[in-house]
Amino acid sequence: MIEQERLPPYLAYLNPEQLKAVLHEGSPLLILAGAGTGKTRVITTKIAYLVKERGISPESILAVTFTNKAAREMRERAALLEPSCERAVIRTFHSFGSWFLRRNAQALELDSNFVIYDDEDSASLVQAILPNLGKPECRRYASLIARAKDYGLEPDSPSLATLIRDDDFRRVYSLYEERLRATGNVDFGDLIRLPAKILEKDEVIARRTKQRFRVLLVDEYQDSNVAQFLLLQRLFSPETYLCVVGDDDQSIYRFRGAEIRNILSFASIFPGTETIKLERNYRSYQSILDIAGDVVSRNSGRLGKTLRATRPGGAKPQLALLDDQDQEVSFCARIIGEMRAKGASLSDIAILYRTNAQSLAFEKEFPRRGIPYRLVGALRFYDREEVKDLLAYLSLLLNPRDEIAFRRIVNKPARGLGEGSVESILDKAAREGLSPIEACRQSQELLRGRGKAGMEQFLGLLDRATALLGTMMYQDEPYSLSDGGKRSTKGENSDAKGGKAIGGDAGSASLAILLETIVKESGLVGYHRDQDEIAGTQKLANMDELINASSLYPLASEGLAEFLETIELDRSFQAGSDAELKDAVTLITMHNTKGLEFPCVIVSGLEQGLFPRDDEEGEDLEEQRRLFYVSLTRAKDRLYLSACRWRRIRGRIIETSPSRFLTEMDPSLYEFWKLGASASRPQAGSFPRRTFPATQRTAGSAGASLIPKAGSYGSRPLPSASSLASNRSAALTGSKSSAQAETGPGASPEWKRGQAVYHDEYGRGSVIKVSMTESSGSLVIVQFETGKIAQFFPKYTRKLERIKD
DNA sequence: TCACAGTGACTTTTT
DNA sequence: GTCACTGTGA
Repeated sequence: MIEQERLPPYLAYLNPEQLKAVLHEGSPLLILAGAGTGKTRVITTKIAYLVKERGISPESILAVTFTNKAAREMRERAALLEPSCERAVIRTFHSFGSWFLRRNAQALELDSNFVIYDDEDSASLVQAILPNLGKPECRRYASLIARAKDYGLEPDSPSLATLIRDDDFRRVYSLYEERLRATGNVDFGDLIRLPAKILEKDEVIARRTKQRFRVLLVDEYQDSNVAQFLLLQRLFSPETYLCVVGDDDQSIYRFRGAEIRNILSFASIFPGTETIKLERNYRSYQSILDIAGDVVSRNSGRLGKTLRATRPGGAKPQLALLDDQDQEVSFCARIIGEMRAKGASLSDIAILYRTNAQSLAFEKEFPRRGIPYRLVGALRFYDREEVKDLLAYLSLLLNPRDEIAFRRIVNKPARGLGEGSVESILDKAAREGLSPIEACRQSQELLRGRGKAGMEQFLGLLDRATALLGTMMYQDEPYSLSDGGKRSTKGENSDAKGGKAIGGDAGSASLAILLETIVKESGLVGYHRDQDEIAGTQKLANMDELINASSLYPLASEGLAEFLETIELDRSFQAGSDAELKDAVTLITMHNTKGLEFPCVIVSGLEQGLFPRDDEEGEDLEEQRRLFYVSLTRAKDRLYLSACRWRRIRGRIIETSPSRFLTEMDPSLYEFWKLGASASRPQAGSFPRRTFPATQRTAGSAGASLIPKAGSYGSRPLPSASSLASNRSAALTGSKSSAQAETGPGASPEWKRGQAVYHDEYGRGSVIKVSMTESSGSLVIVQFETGKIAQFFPKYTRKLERIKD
């Protein structure tokens, strides 16, 4: 053990628990790391420590995460501490699975040049098997299959029936597997399941692998699924040092097969496990952790942690109970305005919601109010039709057996190869054991007229593309992915053992040439240009974007393989430069915020029926509560919560009540959001204490007009949304109309130099400068009597009031 | 093969 | 309210 006072600097930064976790060795280790407790620092430091101080070779370390972003960060930070850590295998679970599978594919008689099918491809495969099924039904089966694979279940697993109660499922799953093997490709689930299978049945590979990886580190362990657990178990040997890091309170992916029991039972599955808790939170004020801790304490199945803030105090979170979504947007706009006025960057602010549909209200209104926003998630670049089309051409070049890619593009753009022709070609392929492409070459007699010409054109295109790629396109020679070094800026790990150099004399020619050729000669350009003109889409631009991305890879089949693998496994790429969006508010689903943090967080839509849904009970409810917990702990400085009494859901306006997560909360932990004192005179009156415990604290700001609607509201522990919101609506509506019509108190004509003002926080002052901005109305710079100078967009703040001298 | 209209469905989604 | 799927008709 290293003496405390002689710690190298990179260890000296750690707190005692973190240090203990880094120095720990021997038994399996479970690090329970709460939100914001420096989890990544511990893992990366541990990797560096093992290499630097313990003489572990970096190659023998395997660290797995769930997201590419996390993997990238871990890789970079470990390498910063110890450059040789670059040789450690730090990857996502799936990327590791793919890496392993390509190296050991022969153990399952699989080609190592497989392409990875995404969910949509899987659904298409089901569709190919069961042509009579509707598309939604195919998707359902595909997702059930994915779930079965998450649980490590095979078509013949006895327990399959307990997971999925559909009599046909076993048959569909079995057919799917057969058909998938025929394409030579794999799906996401296979990237976990198949490596586990190889390790189980091939002793030689298993021994070699266990000898290689002496250290296993797993991040976000609470979100691992059963299949991932099985893989881990098969990588584990008595000589392996196993360390998992996670937070049971942040397990939010149950619906995709994440098994919280993995972390809850870790210690009992791996005997001798030592558990270290990291509870010192460096991110949030104590006031935020208090409310988050209160929320999650209501869950039963927990290991139990209490976060302590290193930043004591902090403003109490504010809860805004509003009338409807329009008010919610106004509310957010006001918070944004206030933050802006305080000099915060818009990128410091995030608005969180449960479902993607909820972003719409913000998206519609923010541009009108001059608020730039950045929408996270939503429609992913690689899920777009035109991108998938182009990728399908590429997949087909790499693997001519790819039936799904073939179906997708053989007649796209239309070449006169209708459903009948395609099916007869695929029939022939199946009967004679040919790839679809080979079947095409041999089936020209089946076609005539337009179809015949179309087929010639199609095959001609593939031939030219193949020629461009150079050699050995259809040969079975195994290649090794990225062994020969990196060309990609995406930073895939290269195998430390090294491998043969990438062959071919591609010179500096890039893959972009191939993509351009395909796009032009296939007619995709014309096809999508038409669509662009009709629907105002960005399809051409998106294809350009993809071509652009491909230019980093060499024009060779290996380059193509690497390009596809990178894309298949890291789909986070967003088209369009984000430089212009640097200063923008983040709109994001609660799920997508995991691992992120923002100085200011607004959690919106906290209504019963929406979050949680009314049908969520038991384990589901606990998961939603964890999701709420995750959302709250994203906030560093300021936290706002909002709920609407009336919410438009699917075109219907529905009366709601506040989320049970709010009503069950300790009311002393938050404040009701109130307008600046300058905005409206608080009126007399208060809520009946019996029904509203928080009244005492907020009576001053609570309004007069308690509207006792529909009786049921009277007995709620929280006031109805309307009772509070009705006080606010005037002010909010006011701010809204001023924003839209430029006539309200915030409008520009009335702001002049020398105007005396009063500010809610800074007191009296005088305007020293007024300037106009295009999007946000006038910008007013004020010198206060305190000497402070601050700038405001009157449009966004009501804290600034004009007064007479 | 395509364009259109009518119907129904609708959480979350690291890979 | 929106979108995507489905079936119809040209």
